[in-house]
Parts: sequence; C-alpha cells; structure tokens
Amino acid sequence: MAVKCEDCPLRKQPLFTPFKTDDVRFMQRFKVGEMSIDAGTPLLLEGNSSAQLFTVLRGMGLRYKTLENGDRQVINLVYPGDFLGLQAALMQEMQHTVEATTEMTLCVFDRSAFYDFFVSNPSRAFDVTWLAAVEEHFLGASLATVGQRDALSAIAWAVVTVFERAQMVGLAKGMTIPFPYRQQDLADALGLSLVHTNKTFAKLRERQLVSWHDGVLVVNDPQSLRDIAGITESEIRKRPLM
Amino acid sequence: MAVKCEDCPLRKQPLFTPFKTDDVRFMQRFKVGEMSIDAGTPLLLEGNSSAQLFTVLRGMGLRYKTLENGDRQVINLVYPGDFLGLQAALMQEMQHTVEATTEMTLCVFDRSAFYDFFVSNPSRAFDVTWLAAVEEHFLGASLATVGQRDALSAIAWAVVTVFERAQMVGLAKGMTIPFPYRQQDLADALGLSLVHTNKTFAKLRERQLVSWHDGVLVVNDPQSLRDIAGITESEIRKRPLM
DNA sequence: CGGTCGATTGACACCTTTCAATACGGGTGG
DNA sequence: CCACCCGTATTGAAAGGTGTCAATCGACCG
Repeated sequence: MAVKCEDCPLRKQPLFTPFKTDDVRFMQRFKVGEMSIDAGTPLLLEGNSSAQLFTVLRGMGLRYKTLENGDRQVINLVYPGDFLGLQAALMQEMQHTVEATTEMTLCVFDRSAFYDFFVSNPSRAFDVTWLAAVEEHFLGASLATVGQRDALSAIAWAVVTVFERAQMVGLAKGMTIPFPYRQQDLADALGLSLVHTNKTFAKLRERQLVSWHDGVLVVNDPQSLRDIAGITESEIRKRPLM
Repeated sequence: MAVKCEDCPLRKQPLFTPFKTDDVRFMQRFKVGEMSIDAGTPLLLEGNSSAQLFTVLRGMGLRYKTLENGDRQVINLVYPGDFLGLQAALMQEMQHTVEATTEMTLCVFDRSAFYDFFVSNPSRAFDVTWLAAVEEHFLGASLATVGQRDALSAIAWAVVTVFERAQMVGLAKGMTIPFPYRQQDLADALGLSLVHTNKTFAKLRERQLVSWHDGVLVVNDPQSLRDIAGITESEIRKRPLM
C-alpha cells in the first residue's frame, strides 16, 4: 500500500523545509504511484528521457556519468528525499545514470503534469528551482574537493559530508550510518584509484577516526575529520521535499 | 543608455532558446537598470547575499570558491547571457564568488520581485528552473573532467568546450575566440598546478592544435582536440536567456 | 630604470596509478 | 559437504603523472 504524502515519514526530517498543508495535498494529487526496484538496478539511464519523476522514499543509490573510455564519475550519492528526473523533464534527456544501490522505493510523479505544476502552484515551482540550486551548490562543493583536496582530505570530506547528510534524513544511529557502497564507488566519486582509496581510507581507520564494514560506516571523530578536510562549514543545505 | 530587452543583441545568438514576445516585455518590466564594472572586480561575494540578480550583457568573468587553506576552485567561466545571483536569491547567500575578468556590463533585476516572477509568469519561472538544470549538467561534466581525465585531455576538453560556448554566443571569429584569462585560472578550473598546466598546454600548442596569446585563443584543430579529450558530444546545451 | 605580473623551463620530490598477488565471504554445482 | 568461482577488500612494489621549488624572460608601468 502506497504511503500517503500526509503520512510521509520524510517530511519531519530536519533536512527538509516545512511543508504547508496545501502543498501536501497538492503533491498527493500529483503523485501517481509508488515503485520498488531491486538493488543494482538502473532507474534512469544517461541519454534516455523519462516519463516519470521520482522522489526517493527509501533506499540509497548513485548518480554517475560514463566517459567514452569507460571511466566512471560518480556525481553524487542518492538519499531518501532526493528528487530524480528533473533533468530529463527539462532538457530532453538524462545527462547521467541513476542506479539503485540498495533496494529502493520511489514516489512516482507524472512528468506530463510537470509544466502544469508551474502554472497551478507557484510556491512549489519555486521549490523545484530551489532544489536545483541546492544541487548546483553541492556539485560546486564536490568539484572543489576533487579539484583541490588531496586524497586524505578528500576522503575525510566525503565521510563528514555523507555523515551529516545521513543525520539530516534520520538515517544515523549515534555515530553509525548505513553506507551500502563499494570502495570503487567512493573512488569514482573522488577521482581516485581504487587502490589508493583503500590505502588512504586505511590511514583514517588506523587513526581511529572512522571505520567501515558490511555497509555500515562509523564516524568516531567527526571533528578531526573536519580538520583534515579543512571544512569550515557544512555543505548540507536545507531543501524542499517533493 | 540602457539596452532595451527588445533590442538585446544576445537574443539572436544560437545558444538561447527563442523568446516569446510577451517574455520580452515581461523582462523589460523586471529590469531595473544596467551596471558596468571594471575588470578584476568582484560582483558577488561568497557568503554574502545580494539584492540584485544579473544577466551578463557584455564581458567575461569567473565563478570560484575559496577553500580554507587558500586554494581556489574555479567553478566555471562566465559568459554573456549568464544569469547571476540565483543561488543568493534562493538560498540565503552565495556559495561562490563571481568576479569580472574583463570590463563587464550587466542587466540588473530586482531580487525582491523574484518570487512574484513565479506567480505572474509561469513560463519564465519554468525557464529559471531550466537554467538551473543546465548549470547542474555542466557542473557534472566538469566534475567528470576534473575527476577522470588526465591533464592533457582535461585541457583539450576545456579548450573545445570553451570554444563551442563562445561560438554559441557569437564571440567567435572563425577559429578565434576571446579568452581573457590567466593560465592560473585554467589551472584552478581543472585542479592542476600552474606549472603543469603550462607544460601540458605547450604540448597541444606544439602539435599545432591550439594557440593562446594576449587573451585570444585560436583553435586550429577541434577534432583532434575532441579525440584527445574523448568527447563524444558537446557539453553545451541550449538555454533560456533571462 | 627598478618593480610587478604572467608565462616559461629545468630539476626533483612525491602523491597517485598501475600491475600483481593474496585473502575472505557468499553462491553454486558436483 | 566440499571444491570452485566471483566480487570485494587488502597489500606490496614499481612506474609515472603531477606538484613544488627556483630561476629566467618579456611586457607593462610609475
């Protein structure tokens, strides 16, 4: 049975800006269904268009681009509350692939209603733009990491950022968060080789700052990690939930 | 004397999606003035908010973030037609600095009218979102370059992309485009050191693929550069003009 | 003419990649 | 039940791309 927007467990998470009662009803009308996909399944394919828009209700995933030579750049990690398919709705096609890393449940919205959206609810239209701006901000931060930080501080940055993000959507239990990715995924996100990612992460582990086993990440010393990364303020920005 | 939107020279450039007559009038009403700034001047400052939004009418610039340790990541280059200040209008403050590299002329819009914008003109609101999505796409492409390409193909990618972008806004004269940046700017955009950028660019020059002197870039062999960069399709996307 | 800024080069250190091999757990077929 | 295979994590060693340090050069400027 599909979750009603009214009962959406995400709305109360601190990452998201408050919902107006009207907006809840509006989104409920816009929501055409719910969908589950298995771990490892692609949801949106680079170069394809999509008839739907999605909001992640449960589960985690990856966005990535594939280069001509086969190299892969992970654009970012996909968490509950993320709104997927906006690019395909605006430009003709997706510029990257979105793939489920764990089993995933998604709210489905009809793309053909997307423009009406702007006409009938300016407030929500504004929120969509806000979302795009938040995404842009985060990509800028990632670019700065990949471009300027060395491997140790890049990994420290990633750990801290992922941890804060998970906290904001209620996935953290104390200092522990789910992190169902492979080291190769982290390497491809930071522009590092798998081997070097492994060895560099091991340094942080040896210093007792963080550990990572069986899809679970434990952050023992966030402040030291921030120091290593040279982080002054959080990259996480509040955002609307669609 | 300020340029009337009706007479805007940018509108006819191939980069931009067609304007509806109504939109021209609407933007004219929204435009509160014009502004010129000198080369080397910051326009929007990281961490600050802004009471205005701008569209670049003439001139070129840079967006960049500064890290705690002083390193600088150039987010992208600013060309005529770019819409600036959206982040500050949506989130509380700018996440990066925008600086004029050449003398620059800007159309000025009042930020306080920005929300009304969404209420009174859904079509233009949609366009703002489109713009944000285009920006996001480009940042993803940049991230892939910085993360996955080696120095030679990264620089080749930058040259080709910059060249195509300049062509699309009518700045190219044959194979020549204005490129008023320093090698340090290019280095900071690609996450490379100045010295290595210089030596690597020299390789492309020795192969007669490109030259760059006195703020002018000459692209002799775009196809070879694309091959080196491993570019399959252009990163440039048509976009609305604000 | 001294001073500054950007481009260019050479030498060298070192961070990161690549190549290879081992280890470990889960799944599968005999 | 066990041998075998596969994906992932881990390590060691060597090669190589990139960064850092330093010095030179040319153009511009007060």
